[in-house]
Amino acid sequence: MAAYFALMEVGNLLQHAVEQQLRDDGGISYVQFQILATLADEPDGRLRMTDVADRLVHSRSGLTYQATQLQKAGLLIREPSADDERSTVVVLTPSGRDLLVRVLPAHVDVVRQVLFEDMDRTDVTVLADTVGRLRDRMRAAPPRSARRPR
Amino acid sequence: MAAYFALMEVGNLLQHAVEQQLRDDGGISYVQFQILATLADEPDGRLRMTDVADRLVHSRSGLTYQATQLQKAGLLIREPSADDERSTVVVLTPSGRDLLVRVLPAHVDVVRQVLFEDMDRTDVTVLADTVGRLRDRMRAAPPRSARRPR
DNA sequence: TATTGTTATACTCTATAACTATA
DNA sequence: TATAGTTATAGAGTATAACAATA
Repeated sequence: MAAYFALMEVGNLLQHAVEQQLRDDGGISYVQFQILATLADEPDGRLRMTDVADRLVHSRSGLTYQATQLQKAGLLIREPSADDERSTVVVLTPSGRDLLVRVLPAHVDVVRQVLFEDMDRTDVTVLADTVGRLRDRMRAAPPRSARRPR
Repeated sequence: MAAYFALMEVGNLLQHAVEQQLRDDGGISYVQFQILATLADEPDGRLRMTDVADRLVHSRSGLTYQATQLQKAGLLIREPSADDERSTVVVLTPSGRDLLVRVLPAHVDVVRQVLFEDMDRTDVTVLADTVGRLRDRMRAAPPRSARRPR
């Protein structure tokens, strides 16, 4: 339980710190940053709405809201899918990519300062390893958007 | 950065899981659980408002809101401080303590399932150690409520 | 019938600024 | 002058349920 409580507190403190940086430097929230970063991580910068929602543990309606905000800001566009006419594909725009590039250096700095300041290399390796395996396993759990209503 | 992203994702997934459990079993949010747990952690179950706000990285007005909710629910009371008449002290009620006791077993179960399922003892120890030191250092940073307005 | 996405809606929460009272 | 706490307010975000369109 000590590990759990510490993990939650560290996560929250870190989120507060990066949230402020992202707001100041890019005018976006952490969730919006996650959406952009998730898209940027794809080879072609495009994903289906539902796939984004699943990765970020969001309801689909919540993602629709955020996608609308990001589209208004010109950071992504939505277009119909070619293979499945029910689907909408979200595509990162050049501005969206620019914003990420512009915001990332300071973002990395904040993370370094807040999280890694006093950690040595082995600590970081161990943390990355442990927490990376955790994430992979947790991702395997049934996705959020697939949950049946009660 | 891999460690950072994984840490954030694990934290968010975990928070979603426990939040649902707390809502279902106790009718409280995670923040409210944190407030109650913070008080229960004190020998006499009492703390000043500002001290609670600092520990939980909250604005004071945000804590006022949550304290009002919890007081309405009968889980804590607020009373004037004896030594400093500016201060308000928050005190856990018996119902508040009962709720924690009632909610905690299932809470521990969720954490065990979601977080520790496939981790062996050394993994847990290492994680607790790393993340515990991190928290201690991050706590040493200047508190949230002390930030001067721009 | 199941899945994808949006909309309408209602609610929770958070922070900023202004204010009161005490140190 | 600084600190403790509250209030008023406004905004951001979230989810549930109902819906339309497609598989």
